[in-house]
Amino acid sequence: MKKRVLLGMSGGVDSSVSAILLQEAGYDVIGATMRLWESDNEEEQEGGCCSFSAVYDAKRVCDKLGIPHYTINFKDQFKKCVVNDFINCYKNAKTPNPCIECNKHIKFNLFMKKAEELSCDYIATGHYAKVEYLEDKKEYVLKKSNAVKKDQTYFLYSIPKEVLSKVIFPLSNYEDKGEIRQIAKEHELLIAQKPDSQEVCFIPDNNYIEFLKENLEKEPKKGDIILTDGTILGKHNGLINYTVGQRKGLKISYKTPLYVIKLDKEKNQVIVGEEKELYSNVLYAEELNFLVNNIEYPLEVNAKIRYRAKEAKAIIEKENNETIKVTFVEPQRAITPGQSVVFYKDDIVIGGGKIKNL
RNA sequence: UGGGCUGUAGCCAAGCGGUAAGGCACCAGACUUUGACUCUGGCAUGCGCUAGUUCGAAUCUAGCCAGCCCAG
Repeated sequence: MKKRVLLGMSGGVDSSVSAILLQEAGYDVIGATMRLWESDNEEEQEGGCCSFSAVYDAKRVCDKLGIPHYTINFKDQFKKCVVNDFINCYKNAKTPNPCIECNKHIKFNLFMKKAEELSCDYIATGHYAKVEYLEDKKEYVLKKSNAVKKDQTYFLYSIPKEVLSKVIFPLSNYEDKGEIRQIAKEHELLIAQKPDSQEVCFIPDNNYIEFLKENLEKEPKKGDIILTDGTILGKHNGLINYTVGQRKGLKISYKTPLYVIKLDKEKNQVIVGEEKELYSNVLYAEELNFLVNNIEYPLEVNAKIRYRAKEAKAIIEKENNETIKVTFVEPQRAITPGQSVVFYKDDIVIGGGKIKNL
């Protein structure tokens, strides 16, 4: 009896090649495209991860491979868990990371449940990540992809640990996206040349400011831009326009470049300063999720404070029941509330959490 | 009308006799399955205009022009 896999398909290169690889590995593959969002303006939907063209592309790949293709509607849940969180985050002067919420609630939770309904043994996605069973510890762990540059484990730390034993990442052993595209080409998939997606899937034109203005009840409030010493330097048009570490768009002349050091929600102020003021050794994180058993504090890890940050040595300790304190050996640049901190031990993802404050 | 101050790139601004800092904005690349973000590069043959002093002037001198302030 073949094992059955429900594969999440976005219509892109990665998930399409995943279908081929699973099929070649002898699985009974079912393709599924999640419908997550529909903008008011259908024309703007081109190329998004859940656009009509995405569904169409995915279906065509499935047809070619002779596997069934379903469309699953998660729009309501997506709005509730991902989009609303995104909006709330900005309301609280934080910088959200919707992909992490989506993986946590939708792709590795609801989608898993759907797979069970369809009597599937596994789910699969085209993420660049790896799951391994550790014999000695008797547990499944999430590991970094061999494709170092494309590794997406940062976005996956929040998924429920229980699903690890049922997740397959077919791309896990490839070292380069080029190889993936090559496979797509060899199989004459029309999407082989499709560009990588890199925008927030529910925001047309990547214009998140516009999106927020349409979705917030209140107009963003104007306020002061102040220097770390309190000097008022200018006005801002609402905190939603800023994130920690930001340089562009401040429209202030100063002797050195200025960066956003902090957003003060209470005072509705953007606090700016010089680059060196962006560095900090300590952060507090909440909404924790761990993907390995038996965490013992204090724990020495490599931690990443944003997707493109380098890993850095840090010690994590328990602060209270919901919060941990992360202390870095080297100060980190632009630690941003709302972003996630993810912990690694070599290639294994230990877990992570949301940055609460510094 | 008299007195004072100022005039450097689209904007802010340093320089005060030795051959135009810096920032904002803008443009181009790089990076990127969160961030209109970050990073890298570009951006005044010329310093209100005209003469003069000097080996050399944005810097000194004179005149003119423009703007601001204070007097009447």
